[in-house]
Amino acid sequence: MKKNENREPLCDDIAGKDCGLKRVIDTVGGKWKIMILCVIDRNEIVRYGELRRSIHGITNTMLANSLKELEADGLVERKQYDEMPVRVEYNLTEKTKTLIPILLELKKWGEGNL
Amino acid sequence: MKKNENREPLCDDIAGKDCGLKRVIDTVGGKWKIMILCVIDRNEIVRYGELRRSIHGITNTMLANSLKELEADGLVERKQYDEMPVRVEYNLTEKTKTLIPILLELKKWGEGNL
DNA sequence: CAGAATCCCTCGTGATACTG
DNA sequence: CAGTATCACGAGGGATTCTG
Repeated sequence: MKKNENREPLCDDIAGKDCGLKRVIDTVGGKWKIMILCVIDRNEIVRYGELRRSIHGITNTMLANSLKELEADGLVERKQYDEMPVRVEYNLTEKTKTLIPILLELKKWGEGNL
Repeated sequence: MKKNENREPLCDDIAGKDCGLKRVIDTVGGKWKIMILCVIDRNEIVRYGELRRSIHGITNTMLANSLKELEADGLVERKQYDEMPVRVEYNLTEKTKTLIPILLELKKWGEGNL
């Protein structure tokens, strides 16, 4: 069993939760979050109803839950305008914009290798 | 609603299955696969029993299932030596080695932003 | 040693209806 | 318009036992 000690390890803690990689997979994993990020990324600012119509098959339950988690994790921002009727807009945070290029690499890799 | 048309889109198909990004998330997602890849990456060649002992909490069911899926997706290779007792070794495939640097970027991003 | 088989259960996901 | 509230289901995950 040869060791790879001169390389940076993929995961320091085999247990899981403290691994940055696992944290990313957990926060953007699930059935809809990537798609939600996709739609917001393309339009910069998107309203709730637009998201629901853009993502085929998603329900209110899942869209609302996913958005709340993405907001709690600091990946999207929610802005509410108390007009009548109410208007709510979502956009990516700055840190999410630095994540996008990495996701694009992953996407290319997936297209070439899966 | 402003368009981001001069940027490469994160996901071309909102529906999901054909998006390279979603394919990657699906194949390395789940509870254990990242950890399995981590252990193989660090040791280059790992036996089944070593994997089970290295990954705290994993059961035979999950380890065997995950390895089978990773092998079916072409991410790990299985080599069986018909000695007595049987010896089985796992290693990363070449294409997985090109995935590792991207995962390392993701890991760094997660450490800095989650 | 390296799994397979079986049974079991949690929880992510979903359908439907309702509200400020 | 932008969500909540319930209830329900099925798949992913897990404990235990068994085998070539």
